[in-house]
Amino acid sequence: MKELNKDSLGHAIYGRVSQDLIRGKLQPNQKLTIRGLADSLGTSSTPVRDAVQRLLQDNALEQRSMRDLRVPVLTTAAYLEITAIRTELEGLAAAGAAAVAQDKDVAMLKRIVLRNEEASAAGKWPLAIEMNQKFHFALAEIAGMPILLGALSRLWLRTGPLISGYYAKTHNDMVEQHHQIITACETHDSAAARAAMRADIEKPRDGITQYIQTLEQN
Amino acid sequence: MKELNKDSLGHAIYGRVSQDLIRGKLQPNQKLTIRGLADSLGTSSTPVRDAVQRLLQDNALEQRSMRDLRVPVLTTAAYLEITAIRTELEGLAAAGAAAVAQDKDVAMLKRIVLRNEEASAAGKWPLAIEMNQKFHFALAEIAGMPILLGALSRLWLRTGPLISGYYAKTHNDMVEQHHQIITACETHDSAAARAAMRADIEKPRDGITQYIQTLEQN
DNA sequence: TTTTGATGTATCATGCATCAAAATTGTTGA
DNA sequence: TCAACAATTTTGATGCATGATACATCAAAA
Repeated sequence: MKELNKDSLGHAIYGRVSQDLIRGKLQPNQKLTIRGLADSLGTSSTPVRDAVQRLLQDNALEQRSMRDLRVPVLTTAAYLEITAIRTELEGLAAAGAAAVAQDKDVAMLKRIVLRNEEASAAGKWPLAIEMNQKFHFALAEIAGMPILLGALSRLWLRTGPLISGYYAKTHNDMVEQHHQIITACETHDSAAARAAMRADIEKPRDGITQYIQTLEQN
Repeated sequence: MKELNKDSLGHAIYGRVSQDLIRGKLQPNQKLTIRGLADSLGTSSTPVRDAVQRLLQDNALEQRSMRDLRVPVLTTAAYLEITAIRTELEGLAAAGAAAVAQDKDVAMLKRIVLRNEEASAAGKWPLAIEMNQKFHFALAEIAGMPILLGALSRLWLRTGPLISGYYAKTHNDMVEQHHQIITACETHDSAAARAAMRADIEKPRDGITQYIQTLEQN
């Protein structure tokens, strides 16, 4: 494992585990132990406890029983609920971004989409997924809604392990609606941005629910 | 202080501090220390650390610098953003609840509103506020959206200290739109439920923003 | 099938080193 | 002499490590 340089050990460990969750290094249903993490990171259990408490708080980890800490498996119902919530939240963010977007904001969005397309073309799916997330988060930033951004982060963290597995299997397009959203930002058309965002979120829905079904088979 | 009986000490302390935040026992900008909490609760610092990590994670507390832990003050911008988010989220919950509400669900809602009105009539504002929150959360439960309920809890926790102060000063009606929402649940009219919820959230908005202004004066 | 024991892990208490801010002291200029 | 400011000490709280205790879990024995 690499070094942990950050504000505090606890925060560093939180960031590390979060990334592992999104990158797919930690699989759903995988069991973790505080001592195990502490040993593998070369620290004691205390800062790991801090990080785990935070991760438990946003349901990025779950403790099924007292000494059973693991990566939660997202049920179909949970995924659909998150999708419904994201539709509202990210629709609001997209509408807000379209209302206030400056030229530099649009330029940033275009840059992110470009890097997404490049990563997809090169088959670098983890990077493509990261750019996809960056695009969605950027809209909340442009809209000037940090609290919304925080809520979104937590939702994406919960779907992270699932999504990474899905796009690793089926290499789907992620940027189709992104161009529409950018156009809506340029023309300050909030309604169009909201509609495009809704479409973007709902597009992979059926595919992912089917993917969840296949996971539940084994 | 009372006893702490729960799953674990950390959870108990989290619940305790959350309640103090919502009940207004902890004022905005009030400084806290881990050791102080531990002493006043009769525990050591470790479980308090756990609770504080969780509270920091959902921004119910903030650490302005390394050794400066305090109750955050909600700016006008933050309050307005939370209101906008709640409009979307609770609108979704109300619509979902209206779609699937059974007789027993409607009965529960009516019971909550009744207790709210009784508390208001008796001048028991903390209880009235609690019933108001209970009503909003109940809709998410009826809609079968636990994840949305979790997101909502965090948002309410952030506005808690402010709201308790506001309603302690200006004793306003809280149930006006609640009756409309209940009617919408009875007739399974999702659109009406959503609209009534939106009105319910936006009604006190201007009063609260003014209240924030007065707080910033001193 | 029930009981018992071993093993591993979590929760919590405690102690120490560190570090930041407050308090105190010392210094300088008018 | 006094006020203002800089340097230094003191206070106090955190981050982290470590150790004690208790509790699940699982397997072996009764």
